[in-house]
Amino acid sequence: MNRVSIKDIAHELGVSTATISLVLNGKDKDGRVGKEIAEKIRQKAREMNYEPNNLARGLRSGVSNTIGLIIADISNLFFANLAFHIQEQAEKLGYSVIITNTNESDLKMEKIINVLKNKSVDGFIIVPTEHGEPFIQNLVERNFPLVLVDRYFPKLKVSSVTVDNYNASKKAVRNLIERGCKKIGLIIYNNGLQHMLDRKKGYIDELESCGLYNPSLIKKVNYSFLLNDITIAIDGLLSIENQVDGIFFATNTLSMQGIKYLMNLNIKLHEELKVVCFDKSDAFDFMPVHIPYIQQPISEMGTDAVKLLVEQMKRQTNKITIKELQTSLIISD
Amino acid sequence: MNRVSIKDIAHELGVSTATISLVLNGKDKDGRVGKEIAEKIRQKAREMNYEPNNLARGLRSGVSNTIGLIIADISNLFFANLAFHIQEQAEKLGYSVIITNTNESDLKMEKIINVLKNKSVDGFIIVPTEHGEPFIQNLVERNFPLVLVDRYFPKLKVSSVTVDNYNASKKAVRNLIERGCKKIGLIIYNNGLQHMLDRKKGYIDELESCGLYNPSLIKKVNYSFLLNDITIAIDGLLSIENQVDGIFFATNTLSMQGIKYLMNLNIKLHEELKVVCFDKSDAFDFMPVHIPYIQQPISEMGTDAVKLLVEQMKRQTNKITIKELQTSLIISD
DNA sequence: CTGAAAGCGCTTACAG
DNA sequence: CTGAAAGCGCTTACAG
Repeated sequence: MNRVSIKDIAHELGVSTATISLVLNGKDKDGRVGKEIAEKIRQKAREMNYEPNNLARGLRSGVSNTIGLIIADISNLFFANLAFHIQEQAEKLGYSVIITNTNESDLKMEKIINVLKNKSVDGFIIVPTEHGEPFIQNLVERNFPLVLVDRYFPKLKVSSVTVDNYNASKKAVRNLIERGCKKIGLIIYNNGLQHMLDRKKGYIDELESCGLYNPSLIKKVNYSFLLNDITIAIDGLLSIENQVDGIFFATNTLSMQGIKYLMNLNIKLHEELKVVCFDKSDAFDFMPVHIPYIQQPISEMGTDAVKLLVEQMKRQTNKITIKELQTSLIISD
Repeated sequence: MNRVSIKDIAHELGVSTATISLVLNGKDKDGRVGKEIAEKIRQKAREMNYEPNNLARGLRSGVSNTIGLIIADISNLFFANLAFHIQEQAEKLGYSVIITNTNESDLKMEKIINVLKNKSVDGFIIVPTEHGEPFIQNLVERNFPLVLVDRYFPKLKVSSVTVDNYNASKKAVRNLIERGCKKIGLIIYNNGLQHMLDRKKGYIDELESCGLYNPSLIKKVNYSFLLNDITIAIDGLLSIENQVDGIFFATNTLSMQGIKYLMNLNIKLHEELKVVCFDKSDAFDFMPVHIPYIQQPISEMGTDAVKLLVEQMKRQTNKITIKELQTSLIISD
């Protein structure tokens, strides 16, 4: 169980640790180390089952080749998929990924950042929590390589990869209008995250442009009381005074619970009520009718986030890149 | 951006680094360090925004207080939830969790283990891949703290937390029999993982005990060709020569795709065909009928795995604990 | 009660 | 082409 170190190999071979390090890191080209001795070292290392100690390497070189991914809710399939794509791309570029989960808690995000930034990680990709701005700000001030994804803080000078939430919303609402809806409700989280505000703005602007906007048709849901709030929101939209004929659900968790409740109420989708969702859910495949939804380019989001981060980590650039990807409205698959 | 080290504080305060370390690690009780100086150190550390370098600490002390969690498919909600519970429990016990995803690739699992075990991590919780036994074996030989979860290798002397898959299957099949099924099919993955074999065995034994077993009603699906294979499997079970009246889906991914296909075929669940699934899917809530399913105690699995691992890491024990948790058959929620 | 010093396992100028 | 040595930032016996 005693770990093999570079010193052990050096001792066995009667050669210096410096030479071993050079060879094992592939820096023995350009005539730095003799060919036979390099081969002997590689041979011996394999034989002795040598594995470099990443802590020592990181401590000395200041580089860990590891990306810290901080997501807000790992049990949300959107984020799970995003994590998957980020990992794939990172691996291609030679980086490992450490995934951590804040469960939407600002406190946890702060803790995780503090633990990881102390050299376990060369850079961060973060889906920030609602009140996490100061912690992000802190990383920015320290010049720590960082890319926000999915969510962003408009006031911070930091690279981000998001979708064009404003136009996604407009598209969704436009679809409902085209299908004949006159009274279109919005169900959205009541948090202050910018991407949520963008989605609301898109909804409002699109409706206003046709004179259909009515503020009382916006229903806000508290993330912590999703199951309860969603029924209240829907009941409100369907009530006598409102009687909406269309609903736009602004996130996938809202869609899931909302549609579930609509089915409980025996509302006939399409006929009695038209809906559009943000993100696809697996459950849609089990529905009697097709549910139109806004599709985010998850794979591209992940890939782009990694690319931007790697550029920063390699100090190829200090410039801030704000990437806004376009969504598609999927009517039926 | 220059990081503050213990030396900087020592310099500022005209005190030794040893004293700083003692105080900052809370080892200044039992009269080791004077009260005023301890307070001054804590004060200064806060003031200077000191953050310990985890690499240096880990390198010196040999302890990282971090658990490496290796799961097989992060986009599978079962594993995502498991990861969530593991993280919660670990945090309670003072450990951080690094989540990594093998995407069912043995090669990736090997790589991840090699990267993490070199001191980034004090112990592993692993959902192993199909042919990952040798890599697990290797960790066992090195006495590396380790707990397998969900899946296990019966030949290896290693702690594990799984469910009683055999009896879970029996329960599922028993339910179909009690509901009047005479020809019960099984749809299962064709891999050699023991938990999968256990599920198959339970199915076979339960049917044999009532003289209903028919080997040709077992249909195997290749994980990589899920979408294609599942249609073939179901077509086979529904064909003239078989005409099953019940199907047991042995995993949640099989259930999802299988039921989706059954709906495409316009099969009336319950009336024309009865099914039982392993694990619940969110989609069940959207189905016109209730789908009975085997419920695994995910939270307990996660909690127990962490507890077993922590015992090992603290060297409180060297004994192997094989924990097999019971499942419940949920008829309707 | 406190400090000087060794050492964890590497990498990297530097000297030759 | 190769080695001796410093040093990354800590922790931990040891000495006093």
